[in-house]
Amino acid sequence: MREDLARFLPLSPAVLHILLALASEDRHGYGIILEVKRLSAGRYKLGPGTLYGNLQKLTDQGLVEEIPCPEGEDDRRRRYYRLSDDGRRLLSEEVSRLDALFREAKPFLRPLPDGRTS
Amino acid sequence: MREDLARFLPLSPAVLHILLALASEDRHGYGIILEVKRLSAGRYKLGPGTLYGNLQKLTDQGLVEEIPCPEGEDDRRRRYYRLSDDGRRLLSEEVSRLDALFREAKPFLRPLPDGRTS
DNA sequence: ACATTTTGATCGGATTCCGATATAACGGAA
DNA sequence: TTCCGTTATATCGGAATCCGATCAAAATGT
Repeated sequence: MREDLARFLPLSPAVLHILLALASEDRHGYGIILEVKRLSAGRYKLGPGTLYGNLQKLTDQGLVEEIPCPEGEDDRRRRYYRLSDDGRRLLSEEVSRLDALFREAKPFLRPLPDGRTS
Repeated sequence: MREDLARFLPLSPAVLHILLALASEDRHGYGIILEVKRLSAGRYKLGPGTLYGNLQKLTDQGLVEEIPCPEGEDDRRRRYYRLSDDGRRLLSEEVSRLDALFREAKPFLRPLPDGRTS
């Protein structure tokens, strides 16, 4: 990771979820809320206050870019956002880091009800 | 996960790291700081203000328990902490949840410098 | 025309963060 | 036994963040 990206770490749960929701495709604000809900199976609820504040901050930081409305979309309320190269790099690094953390911790975690270890 | 444990979600980066550090063995406060530093390869720095405040909160919530000094230890400054059953259950569930999130996002993440995808 | 849903946005109290700082016990070296 | 660097816990308070409540407007459905 570029040296100067490290200053954004660690990612808050809100930022982590927002970036993850934007990883697969460009989305508008409300679409991010829905995707986060879907991704986390309803266990993490992203409210509007948390979303739009963070979206503004992430845009200022250059981790997310607002893009013009994609073709085929005509709802003029919607504002679309895209993960920037830096944002994707940062997210990749953070996921990698947490993944390594989890791998090390898993032997000490409780087996879940249906037998999964992770 | 027990229904009432969900109220502690989502875990802040600080809490997540503290619980992960306690997963492998009981530790005293400063030991947690060192273990977090080791686990995250220095990329997440846990300061005293963050640690002790959260430790107090986690103890109040019953996710972590203070335990008497293990035998073989005689430094009377040290206060030892252990992950409670609830704490381990909560951590397991959170790690599992994030793991699933990451799995879904990985195809869209940037390959890291040395070729890892995660 | 009307109600409902979707979408964006703001506000402010509550919570959390976290570096600076303080204090003291420990261990080793001189 | 004095000194000093490290270990260890703790508190304080400004700053940052969280996030539900609320509003407003556009879109959609009936």
